Amino acid sequence: MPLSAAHKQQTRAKIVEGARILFNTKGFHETSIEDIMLQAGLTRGGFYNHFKNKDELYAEAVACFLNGRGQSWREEAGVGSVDTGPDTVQAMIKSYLSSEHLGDLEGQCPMIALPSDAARAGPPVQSAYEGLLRAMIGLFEGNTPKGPDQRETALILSTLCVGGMVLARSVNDRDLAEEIRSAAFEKALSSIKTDANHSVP
Amino acid sequence: MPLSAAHKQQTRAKIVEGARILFNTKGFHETSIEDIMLQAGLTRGGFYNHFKNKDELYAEAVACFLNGRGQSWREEAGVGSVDTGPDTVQAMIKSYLSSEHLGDLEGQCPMIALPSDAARAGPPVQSAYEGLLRAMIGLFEGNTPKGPDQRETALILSTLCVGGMVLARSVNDRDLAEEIRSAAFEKALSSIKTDANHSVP
DNA sequence: TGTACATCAGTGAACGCGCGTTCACTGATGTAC
DNA sequence: TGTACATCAGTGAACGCGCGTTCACTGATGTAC
Repeated sequence: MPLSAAHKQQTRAKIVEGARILFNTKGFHETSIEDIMLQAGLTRGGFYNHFKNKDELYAEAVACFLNGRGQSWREEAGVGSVDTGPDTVQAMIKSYLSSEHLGDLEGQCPMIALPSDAARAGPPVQSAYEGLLRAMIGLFEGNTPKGPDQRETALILSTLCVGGMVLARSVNDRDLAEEIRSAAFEKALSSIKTDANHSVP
Repeated sequence: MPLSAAHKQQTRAKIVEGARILFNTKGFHETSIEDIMLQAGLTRGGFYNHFKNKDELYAEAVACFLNGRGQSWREEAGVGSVDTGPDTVQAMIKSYLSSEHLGDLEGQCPMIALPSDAARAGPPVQSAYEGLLRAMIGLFEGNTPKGPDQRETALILSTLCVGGMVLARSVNDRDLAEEIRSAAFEKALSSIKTDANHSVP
């Protein structure tokens, strides 16, 4: 055998991670395969030893985020453990709708960075993207006090988190962006409180 | 003189209107200048008699929406008249977060169609986009009952409207999309009621 | 232990295509006389 | 009213560039004997 399989997997992971950052900062169309490979310390041609095409890589990059930060969200949220609840939801909101996240182009959630690309992308990208959103909704839903509004609240929190950040990102004016983020943040927090009261009347 | 100035303006308007629809349905990068000119019944080369480049056209297309449907929003909202108020806000929400708007790729608001393109576009596009958002926020703010939360409510309503639609659009699953739209819709409606109660205690 | 060999990740030149943009030209329009 | 002319919206061929993708090749690696 030539090089170890672990080595190949490691290279692949390096490409995916670099690509995720480039897609996040520069956008999908503005990032070329050469950019991605140079970022990983390789040359253009080797790309196709690892991926079928650019779309497949993008899908993988989204999945990479889900298994990276997404995973740490799940751990923070204590999925699987018993003491989950509104506190973890509050922590997620505080993290997602933070000023830091708004300024963190590299590390941000791909749902914020590339919503319109995802909306028009091919099936693999679509399903990766949808998986990420479902994970978020599931996390919110699983940690919201039981009640009839549980699902709706999870959907609203997701909308405020992702939608608020997308909107804030789309304007040039820093003050307006911050105003939007802050408003979404406050509303999200008050939504879990309101709905908690609702479910324990 | 050759052809009338009015004729040129008419052609220009036809290009902009067609481009707006193409950008909305296919996306910015996926729409070529040839596509746009053919749509207007012209040929590629003539484009530069009307626009400096593709970016300028995109900015114009956003502005075109603002002066088209955006204008009719303002009229519906009765800007300038005295009897404005929560009813018109409610009407705007009902229209923006409707199933029809979710399905209307051609006629939809550009903020839904191309948020990530706008976030990375040049200054003319940015400012056109920002103008549209400010118009929406202004309309909500101007028709919300006076109170300390007036501005915040307008920002939240904008986030729910645009963010909810962006999120719904980004998933393939129709049911989930509809669920998101519907949740945002209900939340937006309840937000104006809640805040109205707040301001008239 | 040492040597010949097979594998395949990575290289970098080349291909082909599409697209934004340019440009010399055309021909319909409206004006000047 | 009629004719010569100037203008310029629109044409379509051509250019140039970047990018996704292909491909023949290389050379480091690990195995076989």
